[in-house]
Amino acid sequence: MTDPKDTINIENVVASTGIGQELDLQSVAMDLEGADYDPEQFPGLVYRTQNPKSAALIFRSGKIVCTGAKSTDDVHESLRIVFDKLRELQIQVNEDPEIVVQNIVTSADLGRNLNLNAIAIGLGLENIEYEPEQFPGLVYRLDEPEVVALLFGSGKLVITGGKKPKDAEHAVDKIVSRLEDLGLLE
Amino acid sequence: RLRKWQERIRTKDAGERNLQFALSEIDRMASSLGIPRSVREVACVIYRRALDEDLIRGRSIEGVATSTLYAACRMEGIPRSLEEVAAVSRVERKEIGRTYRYVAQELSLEMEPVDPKQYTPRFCSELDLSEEVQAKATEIIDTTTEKGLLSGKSPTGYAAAAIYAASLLCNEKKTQREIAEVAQVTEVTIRNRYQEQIEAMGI
DNA sequence: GCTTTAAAAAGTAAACT
DNA sequence: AGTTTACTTTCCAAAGC
Repeated sequence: MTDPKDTINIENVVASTGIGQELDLQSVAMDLEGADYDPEQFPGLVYRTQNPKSAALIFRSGKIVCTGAKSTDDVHESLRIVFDKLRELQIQVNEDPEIVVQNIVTSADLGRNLNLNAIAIGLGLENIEYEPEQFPGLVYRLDEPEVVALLFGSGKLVITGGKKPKDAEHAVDKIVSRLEDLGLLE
Repeated sequence: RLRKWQERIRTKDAGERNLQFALSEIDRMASSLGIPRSVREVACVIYRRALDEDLIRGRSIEGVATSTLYAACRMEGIPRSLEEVAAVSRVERKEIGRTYRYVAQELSLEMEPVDPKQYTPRFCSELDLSEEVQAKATEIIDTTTEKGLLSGKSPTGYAAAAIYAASLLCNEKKTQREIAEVAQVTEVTIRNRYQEQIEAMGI
């Protein structure tokens, strides 16, 4: 049987950073091609990179949030592109500002169908939220690692809230062993 | 000192008025949904617990009152869908669902998922279908659930499809449109669930 | 709390063909 | 009857209302 850990795929990485300098977003919006800036709606300027694909939110304080990257390497690469674009606008940006990964979203596959009703009752109604009238996934909050998993009837799952790729692996191991203990994975 | 005392009375009076409003709203919504008095009382008890635990702060009274009625119906085994309670509430469905989840979590209501079978007596009755159809629908729900078809599916859509299939099998056909109206789901959902169910039943 | 951004899972709804 | 698009849930940072 294939190890469910081998099916883990990173779908989105969110990271924050900053250039330690205040920005005039109005002029950045004018000079930066493809920038979306509507301060009435949201205080951040949106800048999208194509390769790798991501969306950067640039704030007046100089802080930046990058989302949509498929790996931690891609986040760094996307932000490198953003930093270079700012430098082209004569804005001072250090060689490599600190980048902090804030959230990683992964998908995985347990390889068997799940009886979500049995899991909701078996794992105990206290850490579980399963309301199929509102959403088809069962919400399972883990303490260690501190992540949230969404389990589906197909056996596919989504793990979010982790800060490092290993968190998802540990979460999958815990979920598998807990379901096995309860005889709900067979 | 006097001012503090007056303030306390004022807040107490306001709280009392808010509680009366919430309880009368629960009563009004329950009446228009034809929910028995015993269930309204359960809803009122949950509302008072939510008030004691200070869960109303930052939320609308009407939203908590509606969620509480939704929860009480489930606890008493005669669920109303969020669609149905939203129809008599001035709070939108999404808000009611969110508030219900919050209240259920905070009060440790430990609600089990709704069993689609709990909808069949009411839906069949509203559709003027016989006991035979109701029994057949129940059988379809049980059999297909054992085969793992229920996971992730909405209980109302699941029940609606089983009733549609049962009405065909018992020669008391109701159209998808008629059933969709009663169950508050779309015909597309009935078709999708129906196809899976009859296949699993080997029909 | 809300606003915006991204992404997956699977179900359902609305609007069409 | 079936398809397309859009929305539901989870996570997180940012600044400001």
